[in-house]
Amino acid sequence: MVDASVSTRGRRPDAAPSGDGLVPQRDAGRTRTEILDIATREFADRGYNGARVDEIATKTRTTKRMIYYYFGSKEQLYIAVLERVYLQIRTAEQTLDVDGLDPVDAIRRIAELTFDHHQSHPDFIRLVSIENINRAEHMAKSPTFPGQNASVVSLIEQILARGREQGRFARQVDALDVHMLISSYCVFRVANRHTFNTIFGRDLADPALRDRYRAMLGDLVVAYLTELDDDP
Amino acid sequence: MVDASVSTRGRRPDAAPSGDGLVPQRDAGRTRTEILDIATREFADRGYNGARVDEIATKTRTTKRMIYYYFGSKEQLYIAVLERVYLQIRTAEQTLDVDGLDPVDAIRRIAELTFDHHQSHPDFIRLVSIENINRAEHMAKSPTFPGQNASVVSLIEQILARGREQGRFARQVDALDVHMLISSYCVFRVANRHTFNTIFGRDLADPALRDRYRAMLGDLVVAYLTELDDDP
DNA sequence: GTGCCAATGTACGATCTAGTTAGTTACTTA
DNA sequence: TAAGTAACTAACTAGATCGTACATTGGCAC
Repeated sequence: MVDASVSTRGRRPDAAPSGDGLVPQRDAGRTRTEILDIATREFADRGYNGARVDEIATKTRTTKRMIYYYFGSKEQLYIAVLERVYLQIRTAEQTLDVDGLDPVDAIRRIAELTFDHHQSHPDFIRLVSIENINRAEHMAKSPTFPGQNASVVSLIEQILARGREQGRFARQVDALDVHMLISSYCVFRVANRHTFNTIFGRDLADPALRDRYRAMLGDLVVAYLTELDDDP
Repeated sequence: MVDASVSTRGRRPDAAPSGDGLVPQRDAGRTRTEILDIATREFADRGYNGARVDEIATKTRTTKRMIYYYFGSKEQLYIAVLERVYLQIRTAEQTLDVDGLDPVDAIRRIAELTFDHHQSHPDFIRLVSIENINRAEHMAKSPTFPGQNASVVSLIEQILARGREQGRFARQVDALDVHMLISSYCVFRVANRHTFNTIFGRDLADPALRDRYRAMLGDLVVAYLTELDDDP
């Protein structure tokens, strides 16, 4: 099996192609990326078992042979797809800057980032669902995943601490639970859109309802964090 | 080499003792139910595409031919499985009796019923995820589903109305949104258990954490419904 | 320009899988 | 008790699907 990230031997460094200015006919990086793009769509669309290697190959400008040349197997291709979509949300989360914000606004900001990301990346949500159906067994074969997303959680942790100090957050809660709460709301809207719509006749992911559900999430999280326990 | 004159076709391999009058050798209802039971497990376990008709047949006391005899196709078997698991939760929801309860307790009760049902029926949750991966296209072929679950929603609606009358619920919310909120929380814990555990090292569906997450859900819903909007 | 090899293409095969064909028998009922 | 039929079984098929053996070529190093 070939790892394209170290297979650039003999390739021109990224500079202009050999004088004639044409796009080179052979380009490992480009071919590999194109396979990944198509595979992401196909796996997200049809699931791991439903996706067809032949179909992915056909939709690429290259052939099935190249999939096995670069990725080795259907499963390893799928794992590469998973790694890439998770990298995307991790990257998005790292753009967050809530240092100057009030704790209430900061937690709203985080919730809204998750909301917006999931709404605009249904493929990611589908791949996560697919991976859960497979009990995360493919994910387990990659060293990339364990503990990788800790950054958002520690950000939430900081905000909760600030909120408590300032007397804004009355309730004692765990940061990972807050993340779970936000995720569950944002994931459900996209992941369970189809059965929900069939049964209740409401399309949760309808863009027309977006602002309403976005506001509801913020209200929900803030209400939970600020309200005092009402035990008599 | 097979001698056609002594063909074994159609003969039961382990010719069971007949005529003992206790358990009939042939029983359409029992066979059908057994196929459905095994199929539910297999589809929930491996997904629609991942499940194998041959495997389902092998795990049954009967043969693959019977699956086609009773259900016609893999897809129709799957639809029958779906119909049955949805019937179960509908039935559970109908046992709810919250007439005598305070609105706050009543809404907690509904949330906890959903929580408990989903925790104890992971196959149902998996089948729902699988169906969403398939964009609810199989569900759409059954007349059973559209609008069927309206009963919980109208129950929530009644409770919300009572709560507003009594001044307990400050916020103006839609009953279906409350149902969505409860479902998203309860579904996520079970459906996304594996990826969440892989990435964050916490098993949301761990029985040891059950009471904590059950209480959190109630607190969450109540906080959201009772808290006033905090716009200045 | 020539040698080399990464990158690519073609064609095929072993296996799996949904569904079918053909045949058998337990049970009911008249 | 005879006959009809619902319930049942074994063996097969057509087509799909992952993966591979083998052939080929573009472009860089020298």
